[in-house]
Amino acid sequence: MEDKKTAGRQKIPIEKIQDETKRKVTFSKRLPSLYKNASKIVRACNVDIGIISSCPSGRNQYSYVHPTTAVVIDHFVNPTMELDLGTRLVAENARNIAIENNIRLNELEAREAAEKEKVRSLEQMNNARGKCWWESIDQIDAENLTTFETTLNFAEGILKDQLKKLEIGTSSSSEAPPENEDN
Amino acid sequence: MEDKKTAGRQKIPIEKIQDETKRKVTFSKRLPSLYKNASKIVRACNVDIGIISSCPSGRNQYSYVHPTTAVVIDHFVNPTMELDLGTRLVAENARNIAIENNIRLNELEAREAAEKEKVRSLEQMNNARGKCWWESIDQIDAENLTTFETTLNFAEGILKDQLKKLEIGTSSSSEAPPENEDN
DNA sequence: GTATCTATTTTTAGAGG
DNA sequence: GCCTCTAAAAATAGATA
Repeated sequence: MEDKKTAGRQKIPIEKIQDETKRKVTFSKRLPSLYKNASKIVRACNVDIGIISSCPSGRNQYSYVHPTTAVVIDHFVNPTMELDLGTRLVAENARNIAIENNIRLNELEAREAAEKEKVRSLEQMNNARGKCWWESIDQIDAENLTTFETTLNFAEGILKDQLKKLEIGTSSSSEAPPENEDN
Repeated sequence: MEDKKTAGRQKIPIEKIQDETKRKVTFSKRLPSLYKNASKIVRACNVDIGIISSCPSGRNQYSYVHPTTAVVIDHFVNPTMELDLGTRLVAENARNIAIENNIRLNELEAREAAEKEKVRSLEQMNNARGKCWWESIDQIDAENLTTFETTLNFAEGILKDQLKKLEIGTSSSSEAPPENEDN
């Protein structure tokens, strides 16, 4: 019936992408995805994970670390060395923050999903009736309307920002190594 | 008509899996998947990536590193320090091996996919005709039969082993840190 | 513990803002 | 460069061997 709007995900061979722009686009799409995946494993399986990556254009480094660099890297470099008390305390604190944040994160995700669904069904209503969105508002009860408007108008941006930061950064992720700020 | 054979992938909340067995099963399913994903980014985007992870049961470490530990970790720990000639040569060598292996890996994957398809269509034939598999052999020409049998009987195991090793280990992945062998 | 299977969820290539 | 959208590709929970 209708034309397909996009071709959907295409299958591409696993090999160096020759076009530099494409390669960078792919990288900046896939690396956050890798971090997100690692973050899920951390949260689900109660393990520590550290990821370090160069970026395709140069010597910058990106990283994702849970709970702290010291625990992941130092312990990898010298696994037999016991971590000192300070390091362990900092790590423990990072873990606790991560657990707290995980609860908040799931709440935020649920809220965002609910908002999306609300918007979606609102739009559907409008499409079905050929009305403008403000004409459909009376179809939502007062409480929901308040939530909807408030969130949509004032909170959505902040919500999203927080979400994104938490999603990856419960632990710690950066675009450059700690000691190095030149770009 | 027919009953569904499995429930398919289920949606599960992102939170610590309380059941220890489940947690370990999930971990051992998801970590290789993370490495595989990293490996794809390395191959497609021409970057270096290192991943270090603890395992849920104890202090063992798992890792995936491309091209070498030195490049990824040392450079992260001390990004301003220039790597010495030896380190750079070893890294360059590892990179070259990774490129060569990528070609082989893609060949192997293609072969494995072809074999799977052959088996699948063979089984389909059998199902359609209600025959045993050996009765269908005459439907394959001699050359293909040889390939099929040879591969199936003698090479498939080796093929798979190589595949698995290459898939992750083009660069280097391990279940324990280099210096530490106690288990 | 590991491997396979399948239905479902999740990711993502490509195109357009 | 970044975000959004869509449909197709890829990953994976649960069950089973």
